[in-house]
Amino acid sequence: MSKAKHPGTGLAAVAEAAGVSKMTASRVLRNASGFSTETRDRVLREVDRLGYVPNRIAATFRSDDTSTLIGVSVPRLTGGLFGPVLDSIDHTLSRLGYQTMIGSHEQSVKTEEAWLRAILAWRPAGVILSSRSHSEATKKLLRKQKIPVVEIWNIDTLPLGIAVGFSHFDCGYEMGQFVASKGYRKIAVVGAEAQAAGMAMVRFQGFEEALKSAGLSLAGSEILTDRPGFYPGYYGTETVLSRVSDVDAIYYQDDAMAIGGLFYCKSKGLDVPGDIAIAGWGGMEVAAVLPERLTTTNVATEALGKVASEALIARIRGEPVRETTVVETRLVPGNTV
Amino acid sequence: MSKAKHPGTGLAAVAEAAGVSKMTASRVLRNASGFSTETRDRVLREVDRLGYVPNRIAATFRSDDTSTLIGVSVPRLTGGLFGPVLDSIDHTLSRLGYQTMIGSHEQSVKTEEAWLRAILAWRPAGVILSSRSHSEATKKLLRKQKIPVVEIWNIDTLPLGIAVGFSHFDCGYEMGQFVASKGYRKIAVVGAEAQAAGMAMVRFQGFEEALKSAGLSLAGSEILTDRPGFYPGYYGTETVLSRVSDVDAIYYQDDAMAIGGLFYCKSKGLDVPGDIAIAGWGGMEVAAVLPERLTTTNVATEALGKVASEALIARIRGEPVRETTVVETRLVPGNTV
DNA sequence: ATGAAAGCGCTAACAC
DNA sequence: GTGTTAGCGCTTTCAT
Repeated sequence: MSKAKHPGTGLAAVAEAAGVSKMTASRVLRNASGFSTETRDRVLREVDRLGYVPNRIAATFRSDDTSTLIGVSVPRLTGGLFGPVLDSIDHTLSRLGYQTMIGSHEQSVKTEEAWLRAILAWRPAGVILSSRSHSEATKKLLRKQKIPVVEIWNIDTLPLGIAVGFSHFDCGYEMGQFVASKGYRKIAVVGAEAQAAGMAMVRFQGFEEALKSAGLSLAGSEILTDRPGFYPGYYGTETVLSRVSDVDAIYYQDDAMAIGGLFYCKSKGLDVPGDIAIAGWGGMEVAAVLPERLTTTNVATEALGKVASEALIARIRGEPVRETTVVETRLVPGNTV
Repeated sequence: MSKAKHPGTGLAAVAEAAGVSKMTASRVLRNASGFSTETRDRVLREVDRLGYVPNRIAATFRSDDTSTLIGVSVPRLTGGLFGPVLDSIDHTLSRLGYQTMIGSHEQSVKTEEAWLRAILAWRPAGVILSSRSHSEATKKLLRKQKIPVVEIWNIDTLPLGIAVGFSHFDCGYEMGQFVASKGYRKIAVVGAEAQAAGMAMVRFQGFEEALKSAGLSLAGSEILTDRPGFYPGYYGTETVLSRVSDVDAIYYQDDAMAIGGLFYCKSKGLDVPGDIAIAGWGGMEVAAVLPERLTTTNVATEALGKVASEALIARIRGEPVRETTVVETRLVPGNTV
């Protein structure tokens, strides 16, 4: 490779063309102080004329507290509530001048660890994580690198740094109380977990706890080895109804599954909520396609992403940040319970 | 800042601990040749013991053809077909050892340009773009940086580099032929564009062209200033039916809008497809919630992301790559047309 | 307000 | 199989 990889391409070329030193050009570009208005104009004109693209690799290398890279890890990008959250994170971070490096860990702490290693090699300014738990190696890496961490999605577990989320247990508990209060007595849950247990299991625990408080117990539980979605909801409902007789209410892992269950019930001629009640979770956009209003719990996904991003940047900038922020979830009674 | 930013943290520390030179340690870590088995073991033991995290910033800086950063720009992360595509891209790239830096441009060439500037400063190994058009500055930047580019989503426009996608015009044309062949005569289109025109308008053009070939013309067209989704579909249908009498078929921008339209028609007591036919586009997962099988065009989103990623990496590695790859779209007749 | 020199952590090139 | 040297493009530090 030649000595100068991109001849006439760097800051030196701009500086020379503008008749100043690299240092002065650098100051202008970083909007630091220490240059006259005419110097600035001259430099910026050359930047434009030469099509200079700053090299953040070199800049970050020189002083690694200027990184504007943020690693964001989510279970997956599509199919759940993480899409809107990620969208919100990306918008907020990009507005604040940061770049997002995503990774999807598919509920595997090992995948998350591998991703984190790759990301840390880029010396990010901070990371946003969203798995329920982390490997020991992951925690050690984060501690060692002293990197700001925001954990999103749940606040039930002990946070590594800042936590922005809500209690999945409480979501389940609240729905359990609600369903029990409506007089249902033979109540089941239907979910789907492709890999390790996610937060849905915590919601189910909260749900069951509420039933117990109401003197009831869970009449059935069907957790498929699959990703949550319409079809697992459909078939999970079929299974649980064939195994347990007279089930009069089902709480689903999320709205997509609840919709699948709703269609199964209707296809069997069951009246909802007359014969059987259906409750979902998440307030997913897909529920809007129903003529029924699905009873569910709305999650403020956009606020979650925004608050998490802003908290991380504040921490990076050394501003005071609340350790834990709870974002809103709200049980929305529809006409399916 | 102190001289050594992270004392005992770099390659030098590992090398010293292992009793070799930095160079040898570097060779071991990059799995290059030129070290004995026992040297390797000794180095790796120290890497592990010291919790060494390689610094890709420095490595990429030294020789910027080793970058493993890929910039990926999409209109948005959620709400359309780009979620699955992005998911597929991220999986494929991460499997190949690359990191994804996303950006969403919201159909604005200016936003895309700003994102590109920020991303190019990181000297990515390549970029994947997905807007319909680009600003002149964007094209100039890409040319100047000589960076491998893959454009996804459409192949109707002249590509900057490699193109992986399909013809939206043909999608529309095919559906136009299909609807006309079923005997419908008063046919409208309903869409939604929040910002600049996206590819949906091209599908509508193809659709209209097919109608003309069948001796028909478009009876109505309603393009809302909104993002496509259930509600715009619902209200767009209401509007077009109130403006134009006896419409007997509607082609929608996507499945989400078609579902909204379907619910509007059913709420008004219209028989589908007896009184009015409904055709969507995209083969979106949300259509699975319907008892009807929506007539639509399936898009191979996963293949699209995979092929695009692999083509980009092949180009980066200097392997031969086809300039244009067409991924499958397939008209799937349901029972709504 | 401006510039000169040093050096961030790593790896290409070359020597041994 | 291993080590030495030089330098990537910036920014920090210190001088003027």
